[in-house]
Amino acid sequence: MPELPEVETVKKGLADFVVNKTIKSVKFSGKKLRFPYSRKFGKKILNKTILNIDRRAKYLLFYLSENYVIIAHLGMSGTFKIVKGRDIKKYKISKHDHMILYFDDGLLIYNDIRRFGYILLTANCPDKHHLLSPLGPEPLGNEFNAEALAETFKGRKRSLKNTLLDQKIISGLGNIYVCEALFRSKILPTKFTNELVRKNGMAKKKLYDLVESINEVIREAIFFGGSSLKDFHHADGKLGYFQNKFKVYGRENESCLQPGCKAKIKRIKQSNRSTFYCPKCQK
DNA sequence: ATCCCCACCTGGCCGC
DNA sequence: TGCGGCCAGGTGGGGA
Repeated sequence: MPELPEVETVKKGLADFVVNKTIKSVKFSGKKLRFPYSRKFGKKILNKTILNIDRRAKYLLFYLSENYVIIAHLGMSGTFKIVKGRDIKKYKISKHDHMILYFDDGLLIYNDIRRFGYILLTANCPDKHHLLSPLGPEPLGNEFNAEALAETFKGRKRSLKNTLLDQKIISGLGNIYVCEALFRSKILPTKFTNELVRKNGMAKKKLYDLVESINEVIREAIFFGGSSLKDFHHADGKLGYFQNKFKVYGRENESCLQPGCKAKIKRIKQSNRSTFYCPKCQK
């Protein structure tokens, strides 16, 4: 589910409350997430203090005292929730609450209906963890730019849609924001990567447009608190707003929102996942 | 090396 | 109301 803007939103929602809190107790549902918890997970984090929360791509990183780091991925349906004040006593654990951290004055709960997410414990530099080390650049970072992408794209014949979903090439994008970015840059999702690169290996203008659109859509989505579909909400239960800004995602057979365009948004399958685009605006 | 496909899950919705 | 089928924001791992 959650793509970079949603994970960023979760991070911001958690930071104020959980940073500097000490974990006094831990409870697990006992159900297996995508990866089972390491043995002694609960014991190891007991009495550790959360020093900071960060995000890398779609991962949340909880930096604890004594160099422990919790790596959390929300998969498709994972959410974090905070319970505090008088709500603590009346909180009823739901069957999809898989991990609960108890602080003196609150709870941090990981809930995940589909259990595609996972929570791991590592030490020191999480960037070196085998799940994080292959990740490509952040879309809002300096290393993500048209010339660097051209280097990766040249000579490779793979659809742009699938390539942009590949976390090794650029990290943090998912199905929604790839569709939206391609619409904004007026590029067909079925176009091949090498079509955006000149013979001399330099980026074509369209590739600059694409980079710009990715940047823009991610910034805007973060600004609006991400997109709330189905089960996604902020740590405080509030909803994001960006779903109201979708131009193509989830709009099959609806009219293109580009002024003057009368085309209907199409849905196709690429690698068995839905792609939405305007057949007239995107070339 | 590169790319595609499956599997992992629950639940909501639609048509019969 | 029930059942089958399809859909969903992701991705590691195995096979082509």
